[in-house]
Parts: sequence; structure tokens; C-alpha cells
Amino acid sequence: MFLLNNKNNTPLYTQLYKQIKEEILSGNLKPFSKLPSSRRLSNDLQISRNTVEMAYQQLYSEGYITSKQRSGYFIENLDLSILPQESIAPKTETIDVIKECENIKYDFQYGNLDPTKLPISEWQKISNKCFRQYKSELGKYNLIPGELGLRKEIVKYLRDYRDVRCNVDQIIVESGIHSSFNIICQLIKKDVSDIAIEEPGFFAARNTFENYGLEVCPIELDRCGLNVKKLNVTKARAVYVTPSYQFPTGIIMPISRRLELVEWANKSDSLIIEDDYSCHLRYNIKPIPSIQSLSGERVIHLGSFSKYLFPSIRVSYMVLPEKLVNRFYSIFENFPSSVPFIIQKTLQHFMEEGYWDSYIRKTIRDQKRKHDALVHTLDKEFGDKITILAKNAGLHIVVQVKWNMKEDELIKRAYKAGVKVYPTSVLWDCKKSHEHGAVMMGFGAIQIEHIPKAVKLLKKAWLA
Amino acid sequence: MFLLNNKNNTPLYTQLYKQIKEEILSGNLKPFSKLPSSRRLSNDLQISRNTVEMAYQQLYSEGYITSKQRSGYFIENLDLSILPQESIAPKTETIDVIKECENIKYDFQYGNLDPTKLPISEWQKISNKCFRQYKSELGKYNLIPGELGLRKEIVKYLRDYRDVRCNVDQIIVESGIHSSFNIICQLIKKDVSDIAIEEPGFFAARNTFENYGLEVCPIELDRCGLNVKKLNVTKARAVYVTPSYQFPTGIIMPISRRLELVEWANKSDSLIIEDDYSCHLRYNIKPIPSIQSLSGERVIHLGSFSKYLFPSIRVSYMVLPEKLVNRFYSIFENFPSSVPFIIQKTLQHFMEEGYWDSYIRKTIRDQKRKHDALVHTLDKEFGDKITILAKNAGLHIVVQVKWNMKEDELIKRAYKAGVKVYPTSVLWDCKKSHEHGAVMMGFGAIQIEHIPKAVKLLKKAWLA
DNA sequence: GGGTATTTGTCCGTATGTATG
DNA sequence: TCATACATACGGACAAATACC
Repeated sequence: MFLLNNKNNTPLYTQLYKQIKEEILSGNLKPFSKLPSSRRLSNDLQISRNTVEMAYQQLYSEGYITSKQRSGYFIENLDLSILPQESIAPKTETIDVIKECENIKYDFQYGNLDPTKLPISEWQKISNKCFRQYKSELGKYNLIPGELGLRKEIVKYLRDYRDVRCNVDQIIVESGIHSSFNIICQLIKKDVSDIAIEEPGFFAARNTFENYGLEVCPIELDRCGLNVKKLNVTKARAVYVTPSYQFPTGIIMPISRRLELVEWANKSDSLIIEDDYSCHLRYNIKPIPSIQSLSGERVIHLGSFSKYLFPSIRVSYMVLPEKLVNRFYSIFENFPSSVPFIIQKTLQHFMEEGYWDSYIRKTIRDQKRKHDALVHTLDKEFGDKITILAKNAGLHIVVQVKWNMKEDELIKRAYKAGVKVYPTSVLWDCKKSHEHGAVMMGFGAIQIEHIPKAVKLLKKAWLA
Repeated sequence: MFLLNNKNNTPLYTQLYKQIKEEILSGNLKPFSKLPSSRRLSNDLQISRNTVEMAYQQLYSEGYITSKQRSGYFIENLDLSILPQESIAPKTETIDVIKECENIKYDFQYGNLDPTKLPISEWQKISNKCFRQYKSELGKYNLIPGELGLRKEIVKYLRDYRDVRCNVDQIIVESGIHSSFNIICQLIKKDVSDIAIEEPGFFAARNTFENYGLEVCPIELDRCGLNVKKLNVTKARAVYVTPSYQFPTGIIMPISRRLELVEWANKSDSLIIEDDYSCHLRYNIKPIPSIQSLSGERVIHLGSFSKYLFPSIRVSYMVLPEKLVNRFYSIFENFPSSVPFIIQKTLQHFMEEGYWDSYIRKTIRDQKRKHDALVHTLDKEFGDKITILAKNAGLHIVVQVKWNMKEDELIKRAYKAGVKVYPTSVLWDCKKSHEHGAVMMGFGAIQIEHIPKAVKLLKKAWLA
């Protein structure tokens, strides 16, 4: 982009000529690339076409550019290295970090899903249908809290699967759990100055709360999850929990503890933020009612479609207690929704037509098979040399070794053998509790037939 | 048949333009009928094809004809008979709002775009291609700050069009300007407790700042935008401005004021948040350098694709000063991106393949046409009884009436006549400055052929 | 119904004339 | 007279829409 100054003494065409010359010499305008046409540039800069033409002529006569008849002006292939290197072109490249990835044969990354199992073609088909069907609405700004049709589907889904009772006004659709956190912080700020979280727990939640100026109180876990007794002695008037599958320990909060938590909330007039991110992925164990279903008035219930459906789709939802709905709208009325309209509509039809239902059933079955295979193979290969934590739910397990080897060493050795496993230490606040060696193994993206080989490689790497 | 006179001192293309216009207005050339192609007519009249083209362009820009790519020029469906319609307004003052809405014939809503002009099929085509091409990546969690390929395209675009120099590490892609606000607040909180905003200004920015606990200082505008002298006497260490087209007044901040602002920032070690949301939509006026290009180290530059491309796509970007990049990553590392992967990739290819470039050019031309038609028609109908503010840029104008009638009355009367115009008062903090009657008219979603009729209805409603 | 030739809008550089200091 | 900036008019190159085979 070139900027000209009318009041300047130097003529317009000279200013333009100089600026283009600079761009060529600095390397920003690459050899053989095309300059904008005289018409276009004259229109952009709101000057006459002939003025542009004069600048181009000067560049032409000095050999910086050539003209191709009825085609355009092009930068000459100058040898810039001859010139004194005064101005260095700003870097536009960054290094693509992970080249070594090629050595990795088996990656137990947490969070990803096996792309071959995703309902891509179904999604695409519905997406195309929605483009046609909602053509006339694509020019509109779509507002918070999200499309009514999608919210209706979410209400139905929550009622049928999670025993969560709510109406569409309580549902807010957002682009991921982090967006929901931002909204929650703005909502509760008035009433809450201290918020309790699980320790260890989901670091992003903690960060967001802190960034909003909330005082964070980490509460240690016991066998049943967050310890409510310890919660009682804090000033916290809100708590963030992941009861359906505590991240990262995998603890599933039993009904008794859930009731304790509700009692605490009632007594202290507090709020429970229930992150139900992994509610479905439950293997070999019985369902437990959501906290929201135990106390609708004191719970913000969070959920997401990213864990099972494409993570890349980025749709999450929250269920507000009725008393917060008015406050929500008083703050966010007329704010645009952060979720693209076409994605909301596609998801809505995906659910309406039953794809979502059949897909989660299939996914649970597939993930259970992989979970069972992984746990079983690890048992077989390592026996009682390891303890497997966080099993029977979710998309990862935690392997804790009983010999003396730290996390770093475990990860490094596995890496050299071509297997990628992940640390657990980042999840702790105070780093004491993880000094024994433990690593996290996600199985969402792994293929079941790779599991035995990967575990054998691990055994060789760790016990050699 | 048209007759041109070479010796006449009126240009050939003007003669041709006038004669065709006559034919249209007299009804000899019927709506929807096709004009002769430029080749044919140039051959018949023995003039250059471009001369014909110029005449057609003028007719096009005045709304008499439309062009269908590679198909021909066609007469617009103008309403030649100025029908003295009796307004069917009910005598009763009780208004059933929902029913009345059906009576709205012309809606000058701000923000929306005409869906028929959107590149829906191109977008869809590229989207489908991306689904195939990136199949294996759809199972992954995609992280902040967004896809590298997309960020590279944004860097190029900013360099070529906005004179913004930056590298890919400084670009953060987010799902709309509001998401960017959330990030900014978390970034600057450490250094900034007071933030200045424009008064009147963009209400959502103000709300978000306040929700984060920042002290907001509204600064009145003068003819050149935000008054830097008044800024100097505040404690603010950050300022939020919309210099390319102040919302809602439409003031375009001149270069002198931009430099003043930079000076203020340098002296007081402060930060400028430059919301460049409407940089392209500039009609009949010359470009002005972005503030970021004047002081890269003190400016967070914000932009969005929603103003021109589908609002429903929800992609915005911000350019951080280098000194904030590290802090950003220390806070948000490993956070997922809030923009769906497939949309990022589609946008990336949309830009790489030149669709974005040609689309914004087309959009600017279309919007300019509507802008000029609206301003011209209002001038013709109301003359000096009104003042048109906020013109020559953006997607709305503000009409201020010189007779004694308040905003509410103007809106109500227009509404009854079937025309929806919008208030300006909500944008002011203290409600004193708008007590004269003024309304906002967005033209983004209106169709050009509706403008004359809508303005005539307004005239009848307001001057009756 | 699918490939091909033609038509068409659009974009391109170029040349000359004119107005204003 | 000259430099600067703009207006008018020209014919060719290109790709997409359309008509035709």
C-alpha cells in the first residue's frame, strides 16, 4: 500500500515512484510479480491514472520494471545482493518446529481423535444442504446465545442423556469451553471474588479465572474427587469441578460427594460450575446423575461437542441457572454469537436427523475397545510394575511406574523408541504430588491395531 | 439507434450515456431487457469499445443498469411511476409490533449484507475442497493463534492493503472482535487500569472493558475524532479508537490527529487499540495510513472479515506489538483456537486463490454505488432540510433533520410508512449530544433499486 | 449430455488532448 | 514554456457464461 501526500512539495508521481522503488529494493515486491494496474492503483489512491502511469514510466526507464503489452507491469529480476544491504525485509516466515515428528510411530496425544472414524462425509453433506437452505441468512449478524433450532436440540439431548432439565433460554452456545469461561467470569464477577478449583486440574480454567482477577483456591482431591471439607474453610463462593471424569486423574465423583457439594452450595449460597466435558465416555461403570440435575438453581452446566465430534468444529454450550439468565442478557444483549452460523445450522440438522445420536453410540463403543485393549496390554506387559490411573472413562489414562524414574526420563526414553507420551506435571499447581514417575497416554487418536506394538516398544524403552 | 457527434465538445461517452438514460426513463428500454454488448455497439457506432464501456459504467454506477458477468448489461427494474400511495397506517395508536413488521418494506439495518451478493458458491466449493484435502487433520485440537497458512495470508494482505508491517507471530486469529477484546483485556490488565474510549462509540467495546474491571474514560470527539488534549488529562494508559471510520459518527481521523495520538502514547508509555474494522469501505476519499504503520510498538491493530465477507463466518484477527507477543503466549499457550479449523483453512485458500481480493473490490464498488445512490436521492428529495453525516465510508450514514423532530418520532413515522431506520442515541454515553433528531441508515443489506422508493416514503412520512 | 466455439464483461497498457499553475 | 495532473479515447488479452454441435 502506498500513501501520498497532496500538500507535499514533491509531485505525486515522484512520491509514488520512490515508494515503489523502495518496495522493490527492500525485496517486498518480488521479481516477476505484477504491479497493480494503472486503473486499479489510481482508483485505490484516488489519483489520476496518468499520474500512476508517469511513476510507472520512470520505473520502466530506470529498468526496475518491464511492461507486457495489455497484460501489466512486472518487476524485473534484479540482483539485489549487489546493493548495500541497508534495509532488511521484515521476516514473514517462522520455523515449523517439529521436524522430528517423522520418527514418531505411535503418538498417544491427548485430545485428538482418529480422523478415519469421524463422520466427515455426513457432516459435509449436511453442511452443503444448509448452505443452500439458509442462503438468505448468510449475510446477517447472528446474535448470542446461538440459533434457536440448535438450542432446542441441545435441550432435548441434555434431557435424554444427561438428565439435565432446562429450557432453551438457559442454553448459550459458544465457540469452545474457553469462550464459555469468559462469559462465566463476566457473569459471576458481581457475586464471586474467590473461586475454588481442583488440584490437579484443568490449567486453562485456572488461568482464565486468574486473568479476570478472581482469587483462585486450589483444593486437593481425595479418592472421590474434590474434598468438600476443605472447600468449607475457604472464602470461595464458586467452585469449578469436572465430576464426570476429573481431569487429569480420571476420578469419577460419586453421588455422595455430588450431594455434599450441592449442600455446600446451598448453605453458603454459592455456585457450582460443572464441566461435563466427557460425560459419555464411560466404560464398565454405571451412569451417575449430573450435578445440575441435583440442583438446577446453583449450577452452571458446561458441555462441548468437541470431545466426540470434530474438535475442529468448536461448539460448546452452557446451561445457566434461571436466576442468571436475565443478568446474562443484560450484559450480552446484541452481542454477536462467536459460532459461525453455518456450523450452528449444520450441527442442528446433524442432531435433528439422528446422526449425532448414532455417532456417539458408535464412538463410545470404539473408544471403549481401545481403552480396554490399552489397559489390558499394559497389564500384560508390565504386570504390577505400574499402576494405571484415570481408567474406565475419558480419552486418556495415566500410567504411574513403581520403579525410580521421573516423568522426563520416561517421556524421553519413549520418544527415542518412537512413542510419544505426555507429562502430567503441568497440571499440578504445586509440583510436589507428581514426583513419582507418571505419564499421560491419550488413546483418542490411536488405532487399535497399533496398541500392542506401541506398548511393547514402551516396555523395551523403560525397562532396558 | 444512437447518434453521436464528434465535433460536439461533449465527450462521446457522455453523449452515449445521456441518450441511453433518456431511453430508459422514457420507457422505450424496458426493465430486464438487454443492452447491446459493448462490442456490437462500438462496431455499430464506430467508436472504441471502452468508450461504450465508460457510458455503461456510468449508467451502472447510477443504478440504471446492472451487469451480469459475461452475459450482458440489463436495465434495472426502476419504479418510474411515482405512485401517490395512500399510507395504510392504522388509525389506532396501539401497535402490534410483530404484525407491523410485515409491513416493513425497506429495512435500513446496520451491519447486515445483501445475501445475493455474497460469494457463497465459491466459499462452498473451497470449503468442500478443504474437507477433502485436510481430512486427516479434522480430528485434532487446533491451537491459538490460528493456522499458520491463514496467518501468512493475513500478513500479506495487511502489508499490501493497510501498510501494516508484521510477522506471522504477531497475528492472532479469533472468532470475532469480541473474542479479541477478551484477549486484549487479559493482556493489558497488568499495565493498564484506565482505558479511554470514544464518546459516542462502540458500546460492546465499552461493556467488555468494564466487565474486566477496567476504568473506562469516555473522551468526547471533535471534528477530527478523539480529542487528544482531553486524553492527556486522564489517567488512561490505553485508548480504544476506530480511526478508519469512527463508529457511529463516521469521522475519518486525519493523519495529523493520528500522529498526535502516537505522540501521546510515546510520551505517556501507553497503548493504542486501533479497530480497523471498516478500512476498505471508503468512497471518494484518499487512503490514510493505519496508526499501526506509524508506531508498530504501541499499537494493537484489530481487523475482521465479517464486515465484507459473511458476517456469519466470524473470523477476526489482531496484530500484537512485538513486546506483547511473549506475554500473549505465556498466558494462552496451548489454548485451543476459537475458530473452527475448516473455516480457517477455507478462508486461507479463499485468500490464496485471489477470491478475497476480487471480492472486496467488487463489494467496495457495490457498496459505493448504493452509498452514492442513497446520498444523492436524499439530497434530491430533502435538499438542505437535512444534513447527511458519516458519509463517504462504511455501511451506514446518519441523517440529521433540521426541523424540530426527535429521533423517536422520526423512527415511528418511518416505521408506519414501512421504512425501518435506527436510533443513534444508544451509542452515546451521556444522552445530551443527540437531542436534535438524527437517525442511522445502514445500506449494507438494502437493494439499490429500492433506494428511491424508500426515500420517497421517508419524505412523505417526515414532511407530511 | 458433454465437449467446443463464440459471445461477453472485464481488465490491461497506450496515446493524445486539456487545464492550471 | 514547462511541469503536473486529469480527461478522453483507443485496441488487445483473458476467462467465464452461453450457445451450439
